[in-house]
Amino acid sequence: MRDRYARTASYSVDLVLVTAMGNELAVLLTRSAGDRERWALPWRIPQAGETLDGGASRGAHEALGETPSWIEQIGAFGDAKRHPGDVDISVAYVGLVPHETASPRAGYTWFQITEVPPLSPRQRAMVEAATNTIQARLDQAPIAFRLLPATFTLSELQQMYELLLGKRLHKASFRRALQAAWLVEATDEWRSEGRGRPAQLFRYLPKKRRKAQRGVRFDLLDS
Amino acid sequence: MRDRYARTASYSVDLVLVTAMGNELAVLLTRSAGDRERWALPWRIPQAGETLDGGASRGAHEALGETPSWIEQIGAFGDAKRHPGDVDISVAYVGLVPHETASPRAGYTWFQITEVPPLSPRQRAMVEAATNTIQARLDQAPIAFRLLPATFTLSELQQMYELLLGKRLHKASFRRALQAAWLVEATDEWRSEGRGRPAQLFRYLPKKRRKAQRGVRFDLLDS
DNA sequence: GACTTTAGTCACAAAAAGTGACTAATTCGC
DNA sequence: GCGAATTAGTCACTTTTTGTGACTAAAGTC
Repeated sequence: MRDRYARTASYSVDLVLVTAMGNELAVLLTRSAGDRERWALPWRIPQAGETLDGGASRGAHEALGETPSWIEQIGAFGDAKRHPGDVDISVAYVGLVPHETASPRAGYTWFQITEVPPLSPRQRAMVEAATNTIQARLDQAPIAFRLLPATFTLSELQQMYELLLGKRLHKASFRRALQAAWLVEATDEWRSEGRGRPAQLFRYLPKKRRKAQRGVRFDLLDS
Repeated sequence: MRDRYARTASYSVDLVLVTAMGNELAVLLTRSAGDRERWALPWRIPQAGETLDGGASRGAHEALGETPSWIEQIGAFGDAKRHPGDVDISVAYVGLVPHETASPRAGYTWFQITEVPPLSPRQRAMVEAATNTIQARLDQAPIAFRLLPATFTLSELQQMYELLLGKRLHKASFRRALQAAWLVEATDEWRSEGRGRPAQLFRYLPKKRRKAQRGVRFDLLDS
């Protein structure tokens, strides 16, 4: 099994492509190459001379038909024994796309993150690491904005943060923090969503601002 | 060059072992295997059946004679072309040891982080990623505590945070935050350090506490 | 036109962080 | 022995940030 192919490389690049579908995150899966009954994360063996990041972008493009609006390496995984490609280690990337504009290629399907079918242990660890990375980077990278279309209402943005954080936020607090961060710019468009007052549309457009000058934080997670 | 050895694996595990020497961080280097004039991070080719984390711990033990008090994977590096071991990709780990008890094996030397000699581009990127990881995890992992001996004074702890953060902290604020975090326990020992009032010794001993219940944070770094 | 629904803002309360000044316990110089 | 210097440890007040309920605005529904 392990030597079925002449192996030019003993590692793969695996992709955790994430979108927000309705009220939950979703992950892109495809049928496993070895066992068509099983599902797997999209993955590929990088070509000679290809960088890791380049291979990841290319793989994402092959699966999605577009390059994710944000992509980042999660790390290398080698603990679990089985991988669909039978490689020694796998370098995982997480990528984000807005659901509205993403149209996966044939053979690729979005799965709600709570309903992901059984994967190899290694790929299961990647999906979990991806959600951890997303949560951890939520306030350092434009995660939420990359899961939304180019323009959005502040309520949509708040709902996205509530989805990612897994908790409700107070409207006034949310908007005050957003204003202080200079991350969005109002457009002159408004959207009427059925009943209620129409909402103004905003776009992501970070502006320079003085660095937050905080003291120490001891935010160790409860052990 | 590339095929000089029969390659059982095309990846290496590289180690950024960090300690606090005097008023600066230091990194452990050794003479490069290929070119004895150059310095390199400690690295090794994992043995068959070995996990990534296991290989990293083992490599650290070989270089230091002890296992780091904290170790974490930084990521996989493959962009830069040259690596001392001539492997395709390298998985980097950062490990911390208190300087007081660390005694590197023969052939390994601590270099102040500002005076690191020229490394391969890939390993240079690892050192930089390691310092970024350290800063980023400073308030989620017991970084500072792992660079100090088992017992320490609060002034020493504050100096360590000042070193890691690169800025001065106010004594009262620091201690208030520390108290709120329930991370240290007082011992009944005191240490007299030349002049001045003796300081009480503390040990790292995190206690359960209610989860910090913050709202949103938009801490995007200045772009 | 009254009622409901969603957007957007305000003002006050509560909590957290910044800061200077104080007391305590030691060594040093004389 | 005693005052000055030095480091530890704490307090109390100010300023900033965050939590929160209630308000006004603009649409649809009946």
